[in-house]
Amino acid sequence: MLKKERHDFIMRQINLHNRVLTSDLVQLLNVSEDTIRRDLQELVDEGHLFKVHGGALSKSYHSSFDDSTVYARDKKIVIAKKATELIKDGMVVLIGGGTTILEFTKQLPQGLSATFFTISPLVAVELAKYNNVEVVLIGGLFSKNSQVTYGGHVISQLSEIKADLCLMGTSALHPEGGLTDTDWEINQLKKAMLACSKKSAVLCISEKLNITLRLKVCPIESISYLVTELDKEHESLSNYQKKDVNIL
Amino acid sequence: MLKKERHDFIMRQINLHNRVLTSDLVQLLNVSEDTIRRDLQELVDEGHLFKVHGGALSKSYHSSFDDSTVYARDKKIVIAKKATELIKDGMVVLIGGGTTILEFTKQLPQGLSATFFTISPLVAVELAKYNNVEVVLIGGLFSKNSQVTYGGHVISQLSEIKADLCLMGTSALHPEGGLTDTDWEINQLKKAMLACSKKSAVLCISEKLNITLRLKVCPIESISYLVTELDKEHESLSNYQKKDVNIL
DNA sequence: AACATTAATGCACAAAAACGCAAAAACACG
DNA sequence: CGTGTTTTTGCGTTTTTGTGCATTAATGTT
Repeated sequence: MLKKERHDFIMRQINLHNRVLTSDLVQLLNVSEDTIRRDLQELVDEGHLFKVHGGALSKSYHSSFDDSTVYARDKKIVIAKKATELIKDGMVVLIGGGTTILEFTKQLPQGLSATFFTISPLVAVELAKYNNVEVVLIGGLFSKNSQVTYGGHVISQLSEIKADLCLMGTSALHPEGGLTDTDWEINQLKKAMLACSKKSAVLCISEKLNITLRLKVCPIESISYLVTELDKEHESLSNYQKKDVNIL
Repeated sequence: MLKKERHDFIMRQINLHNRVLTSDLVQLLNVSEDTIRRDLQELVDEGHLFKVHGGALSKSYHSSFDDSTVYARDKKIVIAKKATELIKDGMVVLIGGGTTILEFTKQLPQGLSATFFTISPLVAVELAKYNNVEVVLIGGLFSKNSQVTYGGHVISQLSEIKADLCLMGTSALHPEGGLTDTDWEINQLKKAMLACSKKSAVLCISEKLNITLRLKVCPIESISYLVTELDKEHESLSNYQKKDVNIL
């Protein structure tokens, strides 16, 4: 059996059960423990899984109990604060989910009076704390991974909305590749959200810049505002500025 | 079981109930006390929880008193545990909001496979933690007071659902007056929820029994199950028993 | 104060990982 | 084809890690 085949086999097991035991793999693949260990190490180096004593766990498994420690929280707060400038009294805003967006909802000025449509329950709960803000939660199937509603029902309801601004987090942004994502459902969702908004703003920590993922949501030109934690003039933003995106 | 998995299990318990007992974990995980203690110590070192004599507490327990301020929490937990008996694999359940219901979502058995429709974002988020549970969030205007979606849009979507069981908290229950409420919107909502379910269960702490409020939702006969923290045979429940309500 | 429960500590043992080394296989290239 | 190089693999040894047990200390209860 080829190394590559072993690696694939291991990844299948991981995707299936979220875990593998070294000893099991030794039996199943009929090779020595060392080989398995080396395989696992290589898969770790490629960032595909997570090694622990006795075996390995899926990468996503790890994040399951870490909701207290939001990754790169400080940067996200900076972004969130900047983004509040975009919201004016009387606006109708369509807003997504994700940790950055959630941070954003905590940074809004108290007196703000606006209407928010959202697909994220957590965002809805946060926004409801503002007295003069009206919140509409768009219902549908609820995604365990991304913690937002999704599916046909959501899309069809989105099609009935006309918002002034669409605010969303992002998985990846690239000057040429535009806004991209890995999950098909989320991809559809973002497309629909953009389609029903006059303008759009993307909240994006810098490490997600200049990356392209599998599925394309929209070209860079469709984005009105880009909000990062970097300074407006930072060189890594120049490629976006050229494309007529407003940098915040 | 891998160490990491144990840690994860412990953290799930903590996030769910804000506390764990060392002795419980020993039983549940089938390892020695020492191992549990070491696990807890490591989780403390990583800053995930808070160790006390006899077990550990959630870190947020100390800072945010959200959970401890829930009125009559202990009683509600008793009710919630009883109510889980009503849920069987494969069921389609329509579930409301409120603190009692939220407690209920934390008491369900891990393996449960069912579909839940809900009008409460917080309930949706909790239910999404169960792997085999499908969650559909019913969208609409979001109420700041009761933290559920409401309004015409919700009602019209409810009319398209057919559920096996409807589970709701309650403001007041009376043997003659039936289920009553003070808020007109919530009243409409509860009516609609009952209308689309084959059976209905009301979760109700005893002090809300024998009270009638302004607006009537339904007569007592429309309720299939009544779940309180009292013993089945308690005298204050006899008036309900007579009306053919199943007491849990 | 006496007692029971829970923690901490040191120790022993087993399982797993890391490391260095050597054999075998695959590959490169004149 | 043959020779030198790299890659892959397995083995023995040493370290590290995980676990349980016995003993002692601390804590809570009545």
